Amino acid sequence: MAILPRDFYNGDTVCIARELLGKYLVRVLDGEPLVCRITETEAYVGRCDRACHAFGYRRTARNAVMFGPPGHAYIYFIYGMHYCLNFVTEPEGEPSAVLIRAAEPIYGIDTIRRLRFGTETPAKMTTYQRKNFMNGPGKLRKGLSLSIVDNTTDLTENELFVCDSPADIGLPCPPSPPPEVVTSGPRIGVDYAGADKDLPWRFLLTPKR
DNA sequence: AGAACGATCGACT
DNA sequence: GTCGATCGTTCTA
Repeated sequence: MAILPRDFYNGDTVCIARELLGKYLVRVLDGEPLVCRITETEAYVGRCDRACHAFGYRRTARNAVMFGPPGHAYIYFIYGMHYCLNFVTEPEGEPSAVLIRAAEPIYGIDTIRRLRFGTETPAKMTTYQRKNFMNGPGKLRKGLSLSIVDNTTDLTENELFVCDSPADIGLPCPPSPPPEVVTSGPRIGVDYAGADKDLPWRFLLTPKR
C-alpha cells in the first residue's frame, strides 16, 4: 500500500500521533513531489480535550471537517498570519486531529526552500535557515505551499498524503537516520486549556544520545 | 457591530 | 530568555 489508507486515520488520535513519527509526508505541487519526514506531532481530541478546537463537540464553520470522516486535512488560520496543517482522525462524529508540527525535508528541497524563503534561491543558506527549515507548523505548511484552500483535502488521494517510505512512490530510499527515540511532553501554546494543558500529547523524534 | 484572542514566527536582549 | 506583529474566528449583544 503506497498511500496510507483511510483506516490508518480511523482510530485513537494519540496513538496515530505517535505512529506518524518517521513517516513521509508528500505534497505534490505542479507534478513535483515535495517529501518530508515527520518528526513532531500533537494530538487533539474533541471529546475530552479543552485544547481542541472541537472540545465538547462544539462545531463551527472553521472546524467542520473534524466532524467528518477521518483522513482529511484540517487547515486553519492562526495568530493573524499563519496556517497549521492537521490530519483528521477517529470515526466520523468524533472530532479529533493530529497537528503536524515539524518535519525534515527529503525531496524537492529546492522548491521547499523557494516557498519558505521567497523566489530567491540563495546558493548558501545561513545556519539559522538550515536549522529552522520546517521545525514549526507554520514553517512546515509554508514550505509545502498549503493554505486555507487546502482545508478538507482528502489524504487518500494523490495531492497530499503520507507513506511509510519514499520507495512507495518510486523515489529512492534516503539514507537511514541516526538512532532516534520517541519522546513526549505537554503541547505547545495551550496554556488556556486548564488541566488539559499538561496532557503529554506532544510527540517528537529526537537523536538517541 | 464590536471586542478578544489564538494548536506561531522571527527579531532581539 | 522576551516580545510585537497581525487578522480570521468566535462570542456577546
